Amino acid sequence: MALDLFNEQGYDKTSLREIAQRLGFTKAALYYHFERKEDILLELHMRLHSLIPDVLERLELNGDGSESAETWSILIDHLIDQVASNRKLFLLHERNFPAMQGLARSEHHEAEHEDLAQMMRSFFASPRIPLSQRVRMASSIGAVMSVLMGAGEVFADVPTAELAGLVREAVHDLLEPRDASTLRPGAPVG
Amino acid sequence: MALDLFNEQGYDKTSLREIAQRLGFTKAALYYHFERKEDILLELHMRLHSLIPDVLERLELNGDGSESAETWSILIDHLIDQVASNRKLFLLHERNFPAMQGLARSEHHEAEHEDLAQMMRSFFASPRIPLSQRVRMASSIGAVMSVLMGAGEVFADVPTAELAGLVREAVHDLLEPRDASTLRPGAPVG
DNA sequence: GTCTATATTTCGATAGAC
DNA sequence: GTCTATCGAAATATAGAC
Repeated sequence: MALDLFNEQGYDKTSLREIAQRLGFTKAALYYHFERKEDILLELHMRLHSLIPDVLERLELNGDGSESAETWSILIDHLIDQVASNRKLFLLHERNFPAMQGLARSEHHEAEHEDLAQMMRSFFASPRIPLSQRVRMASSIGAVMSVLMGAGEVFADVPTAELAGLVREAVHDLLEPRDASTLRPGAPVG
Repeated sequence: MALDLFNEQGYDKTSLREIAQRLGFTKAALYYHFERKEDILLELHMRLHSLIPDVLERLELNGDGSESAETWSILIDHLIDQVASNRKLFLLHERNFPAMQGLARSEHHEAEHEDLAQMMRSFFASPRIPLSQRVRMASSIGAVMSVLMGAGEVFADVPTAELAGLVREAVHDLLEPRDASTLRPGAPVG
């Protein structure tokens, strides 16, 4: 599988010959299925892209940001499940950032490549939600990725489900500040 | 600067010709300063490596893990400062994982390349500290990286110092669980 | 669909003059 | 220390038979 090779050696250092060999046939046969090497990466990218629902758009709907905190909580839980069960696909993106970025810039795949990261960026940029809370949201993503991605190496002996549960708890504490009163006046405290 | 090019396009897609051009001379001149292309990457790697003190070894010292929580807190604060003031160097590692990994495997640089990630791995693997707490420690690293790395794009308009402060607060809440009694019996709660 | 060539290009690295 | 010129290797991609 190309996915494994890309994760082990990186996209650039993986030749079509290697991919073909692992698949059981020769390099030339690959060109029957994919027009360019880039297209193999694109196929993998779209596979991940299709996993992420349009929950993000819900975050954009409310102008005051009142509901965003709870919506985000749902979103991050979805993310944890997805990362846990599609670790390799997420790993591909994290370990091959330059290659994925090159995909977006490619003259081919212009329209097809609607980027998730782009939506994230504009969301985090808008001042609808207090900055401190946006930082915590961004932190939660990093926390989930860091733990669940490194799972194969760092927490190799821990079952994925248990790990996912622990990150969920941790992220929950991260998302709800100690003195919640400063952020959501009237909310129950500790 | 090679560092910028590596961060923009990735190590593999950056040719020596490009690097030389940005530096003002030709490709061949580079070979007077570096024997191999790999050595340019190594130089950058060592630059980051020298920033990280041997605080990690302190974490290994106590067998019960009692002090680890506080030591970790210090460690993560150091990390926040370092990432904030050396963003590009950390970015290089995050965005060029396969290339950095190849560095470690290279026949040259065998002894010179003592890896930081290796130490982290063995630390997180040992059951001296409760798993839930180790997950929170790993989460804190991911959180710091996620926010401070993406700073250039996501939180572009926020001063780095302010951003660092906000992550520090967030990570602090992450590191001290809501019901601390389960982890550190006798510790003051709330 | 998969094969055996082969074309084409790019890149890392070297040789040797200045 | 930097140059021009070139080598050799490896990779993407194509042509055409089966």
